[in-house]
Amino acid sequence: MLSIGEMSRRSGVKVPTIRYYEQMNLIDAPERSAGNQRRYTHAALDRLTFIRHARDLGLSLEAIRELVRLSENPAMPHDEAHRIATSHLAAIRERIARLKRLEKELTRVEANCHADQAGDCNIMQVLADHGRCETEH
Amino acid sequence: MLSIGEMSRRSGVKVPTIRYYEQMNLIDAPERSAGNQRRYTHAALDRLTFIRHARDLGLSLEAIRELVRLSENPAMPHDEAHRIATSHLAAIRERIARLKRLEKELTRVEANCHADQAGDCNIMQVLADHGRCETEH
DNA sequence: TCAAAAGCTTCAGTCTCTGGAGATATCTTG
DNA sequence: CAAGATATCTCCAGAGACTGAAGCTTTTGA
Ligand SMILES: [Zn+2]
Ligand SMILES: [Zn+2]
Ligand SMILES: [Zn+2]
Ligand SMILES: [Zn+2]
Repeated sequence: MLSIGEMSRRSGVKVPTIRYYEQMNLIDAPERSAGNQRRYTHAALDRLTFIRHARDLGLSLEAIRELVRLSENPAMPHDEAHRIATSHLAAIRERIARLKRLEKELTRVEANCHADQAGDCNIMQVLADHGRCETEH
Repeated sequence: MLSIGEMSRRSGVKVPTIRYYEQMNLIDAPERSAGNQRRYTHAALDRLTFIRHARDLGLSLEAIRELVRLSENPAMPHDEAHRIATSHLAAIRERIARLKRLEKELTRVEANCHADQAGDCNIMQVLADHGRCETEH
């Protein structure tokens, strides 16, 4: 059996976060020692590692909750896993697109400033008036 | 003088958010009507519009707070505005880079699945084991 | 055996809002 | 001018995903 500190070291998830996941019902409440400390199985470590990796890939806890449920029923069709992955991918692509627009706009704005004072600074003027932007964002 | 609803309609910032900005000292507490309702000047509307646009460009309220301070002292050098813009740009570029790595990994993982059941689904297997990933992320 | 390390619970804070409850104010229409 | 509709007021809680501290108890290992 593993203590919560062991779990943390092996999974890379911080101790308070593990307790938080338990509270959010992402992981099962484990057994306790005689002195009320958490004692985990290796299966619980695998679960936590799975969650950690999914978080690293940017999935929400809500999405992970569904994936965890799926991973417990390996006989189920994997459609739902793909649905989750696809919609996450779409969200990522949207965020990339938005950030690229912002990057472009900000780069242009900054390059176009030849002022001495804040009052004439192109950045300040663009911020005050979206009409000076070249793109929507 | 403008009511808070007018301010909201004209700036696109929701009413509770305007009150929140006041609480966070991003905008000054306005005058009040006889019945204790907020009454704003057109200068306050300009300020709010500035904040809104900066938010749309992804700046944090902390960064905006500094920009607002700058915009009140138009005689100051604009170095600080550029420092803020540059560091924001760097953050945007980092986020783009990270999201692109995620996109690549997820696209590859999903395309490589030819399973029938969740137990064999490539997505689930990759999530369980980062060793199956091709990139760090 | 006894101190250090690790664990426990509970609460508060992060950031940027957003929404609701219940009371009051203002505006519109008859 | 009165009634009814709309807007606003304050205060509080919740979202997501944690993170940290306070103050106490348990476990570990020299
Ligand atoms: Zn400038
Ligand atoms: Zn703009
Ligand atoms: Zn699959
Ligand atoms: Zn990975």
